[in-house]
Amino acid sequence: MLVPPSGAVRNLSPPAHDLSTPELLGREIAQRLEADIVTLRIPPETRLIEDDISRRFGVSRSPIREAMRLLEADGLVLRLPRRGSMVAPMSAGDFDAICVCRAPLEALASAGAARHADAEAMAALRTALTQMADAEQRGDALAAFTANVAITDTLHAHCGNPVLRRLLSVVDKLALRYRYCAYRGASGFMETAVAANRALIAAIDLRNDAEASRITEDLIRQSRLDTLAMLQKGILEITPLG
Amino acid sequence: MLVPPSGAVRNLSPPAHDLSTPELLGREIAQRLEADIVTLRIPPETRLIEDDISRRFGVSRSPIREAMRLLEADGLVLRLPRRGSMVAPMSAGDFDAICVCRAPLEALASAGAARHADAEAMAALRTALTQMADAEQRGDALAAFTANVAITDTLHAHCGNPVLRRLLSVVDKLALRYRYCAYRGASGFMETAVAANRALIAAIDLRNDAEASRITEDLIRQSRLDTLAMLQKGILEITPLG
DNA sequence: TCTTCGTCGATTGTATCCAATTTGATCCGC
DNA sequence: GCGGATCAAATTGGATACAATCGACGAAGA
Repeated sequence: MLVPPSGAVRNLSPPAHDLSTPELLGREIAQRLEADIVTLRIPPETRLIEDDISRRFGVSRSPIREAMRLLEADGLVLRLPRRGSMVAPMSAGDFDAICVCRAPLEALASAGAARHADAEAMAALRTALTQMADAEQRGDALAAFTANVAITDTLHAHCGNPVLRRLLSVVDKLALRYRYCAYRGASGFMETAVAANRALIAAIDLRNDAEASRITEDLIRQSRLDTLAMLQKGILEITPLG
Repeated sequence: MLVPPSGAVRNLSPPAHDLSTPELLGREIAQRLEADIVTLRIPPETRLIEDDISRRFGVSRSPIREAMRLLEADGLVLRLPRRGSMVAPMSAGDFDAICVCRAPLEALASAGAARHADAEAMAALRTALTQMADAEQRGDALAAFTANVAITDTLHAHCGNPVLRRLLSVVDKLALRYRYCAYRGASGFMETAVAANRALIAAIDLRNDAEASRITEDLIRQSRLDTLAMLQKGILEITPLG
């Protein structure tokens, strides 16, 4: 139980801690851990021992526990009552379940953004789209992924529905690891993603909410199929599950 | 500081604490507070001061903080960085946003339940439906509400999608206060709700997932309109917002 | 009288200490 | 040799103490 596949947690961040503006230690640490989890620097099923992490960040266990609870709320770590925490496993089934939920929610968000996006938001969308296309051209998967995340974040921020934003923040964090895999895994994937995002942003620009909704659902459905295929072909090195 | 509009927090649990099986204090306390928030015994916008609550439950602040974080994750309380927590406000706009998100998710859950529900689940659904109908007959709003919650909880538990369950647990907790209001507010509401739930359960029994999905969406759309009307007519005594 | 600054009380954030529980291993008996 | 009970180490949960921060109140100056 809770097999630490590799002392992975140790590989992140220099032993020191430069929490420059620790607005709140717990949030800060949660964000850092989240980034490491999403990019698989901390692989799924890694045990997270509070005392360990607290030493690594040079703080006490209190903010660590806060961070763990935040990550648990996001679904990125699992916490068993007195047995500790571990990074949530990944599986094809989990990804499928995420996509099923993401499809209608992201569609709602795109439709909302088509109705509510202002000039500033549109500018941000176009900028991110350009960055994504450029990254795709030069085959920079990480940059394309980052730009794509920026697009979806902007959409969520302007969907005009706070509850939807909250739900999307949950399901989207769950999806992030898989999206990261997809971008790293296959280059053909990026091409279609760029095209779909371009069409989506065009629809939003025209205030065509129905079209934006439709494109988004298609996009998620397609990326689901692609990513599942990749997962099954074993292209993505996800640690095998028990 | 701590404006108890009506010593509301004090009305729960005898001053002592009989946490009989405190599997985990934080969860236990979160559940109690959640129940009080949902039933408006702790009204919206009530400030929740950790030290206060800790004294009330006879425990230290540590588990209280855990509880607050859980409630924050559920969206029932708002936590500002160094300024404390308060019960999330209620508003017609918030309710509307909740319904928009609930509709597709509950529809997915009903469809999933139509595919996955076993005999035991069906029995639970029928039992709850009977209780709901009985409660409606004798005008017992609280019992009808409770039975309805049991129905939706059973549906969620058997939707076959863990991610969907997680999302529904979030949005449903947000919706719970408004649903409670709706049942207390108008009796005509209960009648249609019973009929719709009966049709829904029949569809699930027939494994007709499309029909179950459709009924659920209609049900939420209708209850949204009804509840909004009630809210606007001021029937429901929601504390006015700032 | 209005504005601004400083101080104080209230409350949360962080650190540390102790208790409870789980896990794994060792030892004994069969 | 194997299974079950017992004990020790590791780790989390809870309590308490201390520090940091925010908001309000009040005084001083323009």
